[in-house]
Amino acid sequence: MTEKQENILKAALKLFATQGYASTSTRKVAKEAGVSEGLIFRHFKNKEGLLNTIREKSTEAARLMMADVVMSNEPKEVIRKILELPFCMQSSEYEMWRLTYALKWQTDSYDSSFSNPVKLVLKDAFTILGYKDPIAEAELIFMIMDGAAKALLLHEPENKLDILKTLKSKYNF
Amino acid sequence: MTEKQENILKAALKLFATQGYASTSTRKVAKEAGVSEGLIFRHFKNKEGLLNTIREKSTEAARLMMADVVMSNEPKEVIRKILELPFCMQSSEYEMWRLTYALKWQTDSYDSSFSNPVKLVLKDAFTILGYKDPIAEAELIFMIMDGAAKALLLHEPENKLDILKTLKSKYNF
DNA sequence: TACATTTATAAGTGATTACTCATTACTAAA
DNA sequence: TTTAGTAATGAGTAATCACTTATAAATGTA
Repeated sequence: MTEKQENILKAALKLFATQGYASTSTRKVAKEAGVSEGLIFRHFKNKEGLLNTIREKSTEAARLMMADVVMSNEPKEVIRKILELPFCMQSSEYEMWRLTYALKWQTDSYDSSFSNPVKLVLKDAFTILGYKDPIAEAELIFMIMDGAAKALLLHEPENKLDILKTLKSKYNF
Repeated sequence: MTEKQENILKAALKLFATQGYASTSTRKVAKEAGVSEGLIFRHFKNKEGLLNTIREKSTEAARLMMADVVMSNEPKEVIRKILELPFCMQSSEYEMWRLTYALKWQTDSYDSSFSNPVKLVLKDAFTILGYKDPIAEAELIFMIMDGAAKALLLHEPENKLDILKTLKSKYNF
């Protein structure tokens, strides 16, 4: 991965995340990256290839986060970690997450490849803790995670720690 | 509002919601609506005008839903109605909501014009009910609403009523 | 140095874009 | 029926799109 390649990826992530994939031209990406437009196609084949390279990186980052949650032994710890996840997003990762979430509304392919394993672990955790409907509880947690991520990425409330505390109280933390 | 105008709006809503605004050409809209491309510009000035007309309709629909919630007297009823809101979306309205939510990730202008009044009412409700941090509670409810809407619009879980029941139990319903 | 391979550019390509405009079809009042 | 005004069309337009290609610069190897 040369320096120019990384410049292209960085520029593309920035522009895709802020202006949207479809309305970002490869010309804009090249200009932002400070390279010729042709270089994008040499290194990433086409515009979609550029997006896919970014997506693979994002998917790997998400997988790592989820893996840490799944590895917990205590059921309560699983739930706590999941709840904290969106509130722990680093601002340096905001562009990546913003693009990831925005793309979910564009491509209709719902990818459950690494949300399903986490849902299973959550279901087990809620079962052990004696919750009435563990499957619904697991689904609900994911809804809340997505809602929290959206709020934090799009308008960053100033009282995010209070909100996290309030959320945790619903699960008796 | 002539029949052809409504055809254009209907076609545009469908395509914008499923393929995204930027990647839907006015040519496609005209074809889907069964009219000439020029007619779009005669009636709606430009592509953005077409989008704005759709958005005004959506905003009005959202305002009506929110108004009903705000008019409730009982604090518990306010909270119950808000929680039920995303789960009561009619499938005939899915395209409209899908477009509304998708656009939030494209334009960075966060519109709080009709979420703020509802947050105020929610804050009052939680205050009356003796919750510790009513402001955070109000913010949290909005996060959950957004998360639920996203889940229902993008992959429609089959146990949505169970999820609603589980969610309500967090607020002692 | 000489050669081979890779990296990068700049100037293209045809296709598609949002949008315009001259012309025609339609509708309703006089 | 004539006239006027609006609805609708279809063939444009310049600009921009993703992408190609011929050529040059850089790099490593002998």
